[in-house]
Amino acid sequence: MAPRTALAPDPHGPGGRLQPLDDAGTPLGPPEAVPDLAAAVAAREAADRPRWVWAAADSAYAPLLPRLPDRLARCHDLRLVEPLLLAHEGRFGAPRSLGAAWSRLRGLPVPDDLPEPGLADADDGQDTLFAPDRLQLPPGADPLTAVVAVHAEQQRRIAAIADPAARQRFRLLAAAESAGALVAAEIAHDGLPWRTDVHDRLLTELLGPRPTVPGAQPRRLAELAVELQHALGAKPFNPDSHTQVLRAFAEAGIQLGSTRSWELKGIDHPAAALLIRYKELARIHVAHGWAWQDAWARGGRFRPEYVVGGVVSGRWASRGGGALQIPRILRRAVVADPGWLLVVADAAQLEPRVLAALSQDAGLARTAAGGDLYEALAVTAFQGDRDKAKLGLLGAMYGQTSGDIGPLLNTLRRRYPAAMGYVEAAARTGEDGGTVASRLGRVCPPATAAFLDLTEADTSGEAGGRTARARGRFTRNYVIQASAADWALALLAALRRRLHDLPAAGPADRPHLVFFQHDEVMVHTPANLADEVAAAVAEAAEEARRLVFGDTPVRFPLSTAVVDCYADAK
DNA sequence: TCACCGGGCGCC
DNA sequence: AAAGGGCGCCCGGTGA
Repeated sequence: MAPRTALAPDPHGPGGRLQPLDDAGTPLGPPEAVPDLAAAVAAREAADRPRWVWAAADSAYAPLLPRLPDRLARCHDLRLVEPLLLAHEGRFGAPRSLGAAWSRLRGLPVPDDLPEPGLADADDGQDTLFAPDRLQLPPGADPLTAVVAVHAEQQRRIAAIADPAARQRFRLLAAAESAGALVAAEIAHDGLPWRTDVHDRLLTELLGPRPTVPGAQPRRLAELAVELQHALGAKPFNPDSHTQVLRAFAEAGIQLGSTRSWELKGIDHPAAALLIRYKELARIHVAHGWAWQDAWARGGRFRPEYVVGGVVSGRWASRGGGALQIPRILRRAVVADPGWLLVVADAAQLEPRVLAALSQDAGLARTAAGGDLYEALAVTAFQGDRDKAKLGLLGAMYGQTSGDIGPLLNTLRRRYPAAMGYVEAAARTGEDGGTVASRLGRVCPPATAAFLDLTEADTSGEAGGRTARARGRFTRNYVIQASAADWALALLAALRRRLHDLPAAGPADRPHLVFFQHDEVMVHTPANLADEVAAAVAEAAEEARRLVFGDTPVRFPLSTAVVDCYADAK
């Protein structure tokens, strides 16, 4: 039996080709053409559970999902592993498609990556069956041959990482990133349960009835615009226009530096509160209102389009739909199907815990061994003032220097020298033009060429110094955010495997992931399995801790809720 | 008319 | 005095 199997779908039609591989990527047999790729994949999955090797999940896995009887356990996604390797090798930004990797391997001219498809592409009426081939292979190149060759090369490059521990962590990174590709495709396929009737009711309560003319302003927004105008004694103006708002306030004798809500909150005038409310409601209307519902939440499911590895830190991004920015108030619309429940789990205070584990600061690790890290920190170092403890630690992780934070940072530096030294070293590396990496080896992008050209005289000047400090804040935060993303990906992979292994009557009755947001996961599960799912999440978090951080006293507790409705989770 | 930019704010 | 990291999305405004 083959530990790995390369897979390449035919560009047209349901067939494809397969080839068994060993773990180094060496073929164990000849390529095999199959007329029904889904059936052939399902049969081999049942027999062997190989790690599937493909160019990219969106072209190789997503089209199979509707025709597969069950999920695939493992994959190696060349399109995701390639940029991880390139960055690790100091070649950040090189094209990452299968064709680009293949061309590099063959010494051919390397094609640029195609631009990411945007909303416009999804909306232009094109049949997705005829979407352009995104593999970027040179004419005449055989996709399966390229998949096999590029995979063997990636395995060789991973094996070439000199430090055994770093190599092992990078293997984990590649596996976790690839598991993310499976999860993202499956969430897009299954969708997050979304009650459009509840969403409608919320929108109507907030905005007034749905306008009958598409694009018309909802009643409540129109009313607020008029109330705002009257409160200022102004002529009609557009509250969506920054400049018009500033002018209207100025004419009423209120000088604003901006229209930001935090500035408005300090203005003692009825117009300020009206504008804040207008902006809140307008935001919901334009970003997650009726138009969004029509486009993204039809048929009782919201299908987010995640972009795995879309953020340099390894966080996921989303493409259209705003999956990672759903306003809290709309969580009311996320309701489990009848007989099902939602298990919602989020990692509590993930980033400071990651800092404690990364820096191996014994003192900070002690505060992170129990429940509320900020409370423990406050008791130890801030006379019980939890707000100060939280502010100080966040400031340390983000590189904040403004406000009254200096004394807090000094306290932290005194009490937790290893932790503070860790982030400050990362910041210095960035200020000096260097790169930093996550725990598992995701390397941050280099500074821009313009930055690297700055001389020491430049960076000790005002503008250059600002640029250098901005770069320092980025690398300072990167080591934490990216290592937190490592942990979250490992959690996701471990949880997905556990869910797959839970006993279920059939694939349709199996608990499945429906949402992922940086440090939070949601599983839609038959009600009778909810407790087992909650236990699986906790076990997955513990597994992720062990895999990513090894022997650390730091714990990564989850706050887990079993609910009917997302809004009740916390 | 279109592409791009920055403001502003949603989420972490 | 000000100097908080990462995104996506929509808007108005601007310049080609």
